[in-house]
Amino acid sequence: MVTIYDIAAKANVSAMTVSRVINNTGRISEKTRAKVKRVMEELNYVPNQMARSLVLQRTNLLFLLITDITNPFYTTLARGAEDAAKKHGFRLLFGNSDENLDKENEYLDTILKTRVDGVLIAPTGDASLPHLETLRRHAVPFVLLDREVPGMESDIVLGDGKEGARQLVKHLTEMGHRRIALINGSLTASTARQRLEGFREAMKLNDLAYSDDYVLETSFGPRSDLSEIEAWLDRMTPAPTAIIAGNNVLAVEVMRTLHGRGLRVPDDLSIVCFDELASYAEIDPFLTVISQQAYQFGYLGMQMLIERIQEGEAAGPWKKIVLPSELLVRRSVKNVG
Amino acid sequence: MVTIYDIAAKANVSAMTVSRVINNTGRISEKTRAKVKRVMEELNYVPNQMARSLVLQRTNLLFLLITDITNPFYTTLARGAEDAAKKHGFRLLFGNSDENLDKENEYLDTILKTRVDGVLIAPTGDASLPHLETLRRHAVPFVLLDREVPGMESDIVLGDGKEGARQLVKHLTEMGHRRIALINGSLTASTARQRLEGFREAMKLNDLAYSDDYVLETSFGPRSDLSEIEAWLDRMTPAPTAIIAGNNVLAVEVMRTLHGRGLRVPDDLSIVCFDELASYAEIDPFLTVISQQAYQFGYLGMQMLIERIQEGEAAGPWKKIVLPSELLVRRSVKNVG
DNA sequence: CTGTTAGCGCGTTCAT
DNA sequence: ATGAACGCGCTAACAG
Repeated sequence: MVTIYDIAAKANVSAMTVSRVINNTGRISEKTRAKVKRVMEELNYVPNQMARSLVLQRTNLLFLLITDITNPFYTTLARGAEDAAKKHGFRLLFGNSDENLDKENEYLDTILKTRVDGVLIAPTGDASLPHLETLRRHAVPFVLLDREVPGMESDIVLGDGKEGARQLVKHLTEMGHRRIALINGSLTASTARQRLEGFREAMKLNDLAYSDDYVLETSFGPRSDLSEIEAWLDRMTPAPTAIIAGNNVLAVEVMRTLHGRGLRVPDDLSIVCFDELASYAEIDPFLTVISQQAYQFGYLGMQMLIERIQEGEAAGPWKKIVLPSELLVRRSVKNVG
Repeated sequence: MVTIYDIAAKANVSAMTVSRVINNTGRISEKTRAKVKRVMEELNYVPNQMARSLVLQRTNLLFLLITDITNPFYTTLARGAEDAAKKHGFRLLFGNSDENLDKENEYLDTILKTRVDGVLIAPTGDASLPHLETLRRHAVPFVLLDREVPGMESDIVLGDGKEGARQLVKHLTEMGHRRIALINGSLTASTARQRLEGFREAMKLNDLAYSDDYVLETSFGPRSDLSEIEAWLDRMTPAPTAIIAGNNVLAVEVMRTLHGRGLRVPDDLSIVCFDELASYAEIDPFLTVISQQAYQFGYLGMQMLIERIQEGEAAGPWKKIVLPSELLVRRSVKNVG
């Protein structure tokens, strides 16, 4: 491996001078600078980031941990995070916890060992608290994405799930629906709680009957087995005329189940959800959704993280960004008025 | 930061003993081992990966560079790569070149500086050759994904685009189509060349007229501006009855354009393509496609890479995996027979 | 403007 | 079974 000493020897200067040329620090005569640069090119020199990190005590590495890489919400978010990181000259390490606390824990280990400069994390849920405490204890700056974790203060980017749920219920009632069901992620995730709360409030506000039977708490992630959803659909009597899905994945799961039963959307049942589906939806958007600014979740979160890193940890109070969402009315709701 | 010296001091042993406990090397008495471990926990010790990498001359880091993170083909591939890397205890760094040679180059810089142990790369095209040569020159093991690069021998995972194109043309002719058009990625990508070649051959085989007007060469990536596609559609007279899209993104772009013109698929025009769309397609698969095993591209590629790394560079001849694809007939082709 | 010294945290080598 | 010395490649601090 070519080192600064090889360069130094060949250019008849000290290693320190080479280092200065590389980093543009100190004062170097144009002549030696040119000579050093020429030798570097000749030898195909590439600085060793590991060695730099060791002495500088920073890696220039950031970590993005999301919970579902197959979910377009998160890949779009990742894209935003990548762009922001790149803009500031940081490199991005990447992990996917699969809504699984153990996997999250494994990635935490990597994060700590790698001495990344900061972490952008969508926690699996409230149980992520110890993980976040570990980060805090090791003085690793982090920004939470999408989900709050009770007991942990930090910079955070959130959506307004409560308001979103209200809007969905309102829209459904305006379309004449009165028996509305909710399929939700685990209530250990703050987003699920928010959406449930907004749902309940709006149901009450509209004088609609609320029954626990009409709410299913499951996982936000994809599943191989639809039986839980099947059982839920069977359990609801009388059947709902509309279902609100806590996220895009759940909407797809429900539609798969309905499709298996030969039921059509929206003719037999209306469906709405949080978050957009993939780009396919652009062709001819079908699902009525609460659309969140996924790219901004990543971009702004990354920006906050980098600010926090650069200004030092004690850069002021925690910041909280709440991104508004938008109801996009499409064709998955039948007017039953 | 807690170091092995802190542990050593508190446990009344030398740093070397601590190192041995951490790495399970050498012989250590059970008693001291237990003591050291206890102190490590007390102090929340986490090994410094940078320091280890520096002395061990390996980082335990792998890099995956894809060309389009918004394309489900690549995210699924990424998922496969992640799983395989994790299984072997490697961490994964991640980048997205956006089908852009300059971005690819920037990531190459990161790759070199970071001293990753290996690279899994979907090159943007033939122009990536210098990048690959750089990797080779610096003795960084890599595996190519999806696209060949003339002039560079290496381990590689490919699909059979020629056969795929043949199957698509065959299917279309069986459905009565005779004016078939092709929208393709840049011919600087081997996949685009293969698909074009298969297309031409199959057209000839079926005695169908082949005209350059009916083939558009553009980018495999998403675009903001549909005018190129608009112009192409206008140019084709008589209009084709079916379009083959070189990948899923292009299929979506064409469908967006048609939708803008008030044309319906397949009533007014049939469409088929390479690669699945996102999970949304599962609900009610619409597009007839050549489905590739995206997950396997990543999983097997990563496996090859890790083998190459572990067995040393001179572990034998380059390996080439060609993954079969499958024609999935759905509802985007009209029978005009 | 340039060089020397020291040390970042760890593992290899050779002692003991 | 354990420790001391050294070096991985680089840069901060101080000399000159």
